[in-house]
Amino acid sequence: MNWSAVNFDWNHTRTFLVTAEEGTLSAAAKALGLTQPTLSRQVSALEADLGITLFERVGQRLVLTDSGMELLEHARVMGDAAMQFSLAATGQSQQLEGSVIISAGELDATVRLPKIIAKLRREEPGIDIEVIVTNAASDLKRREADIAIRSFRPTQNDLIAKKLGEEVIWLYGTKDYLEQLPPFKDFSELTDIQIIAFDRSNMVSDRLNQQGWQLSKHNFQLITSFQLLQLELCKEGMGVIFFPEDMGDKETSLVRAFEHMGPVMKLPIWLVCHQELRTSLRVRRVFDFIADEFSQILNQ
Amino acid sequence: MNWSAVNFDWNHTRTFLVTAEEGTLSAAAKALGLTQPTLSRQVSALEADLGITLFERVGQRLVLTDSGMELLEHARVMGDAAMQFSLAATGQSQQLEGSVIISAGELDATVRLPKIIAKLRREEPGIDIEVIVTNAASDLKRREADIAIRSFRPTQNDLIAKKLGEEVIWLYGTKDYLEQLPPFKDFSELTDIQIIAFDRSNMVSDRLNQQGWQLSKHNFQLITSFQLLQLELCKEGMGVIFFPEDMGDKETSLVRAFEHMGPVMKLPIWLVCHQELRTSLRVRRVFDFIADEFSQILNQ
DNA sequence: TAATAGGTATGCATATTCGTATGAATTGGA
DNA sequence: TCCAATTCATACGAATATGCATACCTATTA
Repeated sequence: MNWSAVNFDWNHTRTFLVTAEEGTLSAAAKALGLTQPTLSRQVSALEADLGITLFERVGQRLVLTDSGMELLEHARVMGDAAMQFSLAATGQSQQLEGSVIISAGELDATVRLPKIIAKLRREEPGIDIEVIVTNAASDLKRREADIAIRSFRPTQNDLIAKKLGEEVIWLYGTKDYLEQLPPFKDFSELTDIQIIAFDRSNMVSDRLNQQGWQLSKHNFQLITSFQLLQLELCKEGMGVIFFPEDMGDKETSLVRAFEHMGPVMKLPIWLVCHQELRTSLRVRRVFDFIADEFSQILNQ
Repeated sequence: MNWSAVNFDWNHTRTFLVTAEEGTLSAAAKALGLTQPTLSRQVSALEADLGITLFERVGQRLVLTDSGMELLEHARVMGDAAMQFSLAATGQSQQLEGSVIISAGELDATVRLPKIIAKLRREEPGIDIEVIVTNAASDLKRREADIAIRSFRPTQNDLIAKKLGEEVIWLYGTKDYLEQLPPFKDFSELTDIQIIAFDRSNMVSDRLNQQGWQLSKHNFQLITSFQLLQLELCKEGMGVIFFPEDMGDKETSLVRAFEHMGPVMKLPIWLVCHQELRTSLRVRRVFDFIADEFSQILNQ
């Protein structure tokens, strides 16, 4: 086998990739845990190696040349392969020590996870836990997280998912707010109710309208995807929120709205992890632990 | 974007790949132009990084562990991407200086190429030429060569090929050898002729038998894929050889056999190069140059 | 216009990595 | 059984890459 084609500094390609994606050397340096001068020199070295100008130094910014654009495509492929390699390596690791990254939404992160993590840390002090709190689904393939807690079943088939149970969702509001609503026999009469919602998509209103509501934009005048703010706004009597049963019932200032009509919806809770990581002792330990604890909470 | 997954030493992965493929650290070191102790340390560092034992040190040999096997698959993907990157980089290079690797068979390398290369070197002293002499078709995709001279049209569609012309092939032998053959009216009577052939495949005999010959194993008692040896054996009167017209006619000790029957076959000559390299000034220069000179030789 | 913020390139001391030399262990063959 | 040839691991001086401090440039803002 002739290896001359791979006999160049792969780290320089890595630097090129991250620099091109991040846009600046400084940002890339931060991402890679190196310094800007180092990356500056590495990019220069790569350019000298290849005999190609990758970046045009225009003003304060580096702009990819056409050649750079072309090569970036290949560097991306290499980067993806590197991620796969890293992922597989983590999966192959049979060491219980090390870190596990968990992705969760705000509510899970602030309410349900703390006790679980505390208990896990007591049982497995060798496992470091990093929690990424985000509404967006972290990319498990890029190992932004090792384990994710999600309310939908992932579609990618290289992910393994376990359904932990179902969250019962009610509408919650302050007693005062709910009492000042006009009496009604049917949801369709609640034309003035304020629902503090996640975003401007019609998903929520469509769903409720199917159940007999008649909601329009006027019912969604407070929007935030930050659920803890939703909660506080609700406590201030600004409207009702969707909230899981187990958490909402603990909020003494809130009560279930329209309890006699039953819960407004149920959301599944999935624990997801990359298939490659199934073989990792450490990730598996955390995965199983969270699954157990979560199930206990949901089915108590 | 989270780059933590790519933030490891890619060169160590490269070392792992080459070491695993080559089998030993020493061989890998030679292939990479590094030393064995360096690779030894890099592999150890990678193992420490990943927390995985990649190789089992059994005796003097490194044997891949199961985890290593698993990871090797991913490393290969990364290596392939690296080759593509390197290939594209060479193609993007707009420098005329640098090296070009030409793959050719022995005959072309010893007879036709020297003058072409000499002329090219005079015109383009900045271009270094490396010639790989081999019967096997070099893998252009792995950049074992940039340009190859072949007698068949390549099938891969990411290669570009130019037909330079056709080689007229005659059987040649010494006058003495040919005269001692029994007189014949038809090729089928030449049951005792010795043909010095390339290999034990039936390709040649099948082809000639289609033309009326009746050849069997007895007619191929001297086998060598080294054509210059074929030539020398032929000069010694050991049999006849297939030889291109332009070269054979210059051999004063040889004559065309059965000239009245016409040439025994015609072989196309293709000049091949990877598509990515089409954009390289340097490779293109050499490609066009060889194409011109070769055509002149063949069509003179 | 001047000040600030954010970016890249360069000089220098330092840390890391590499190559040479060497040793230990194993294999293969005389 | 012994010797030669490989192969991997380790010690130490040398080469290389890195980080810090800094200079310099550009765009934005007061």
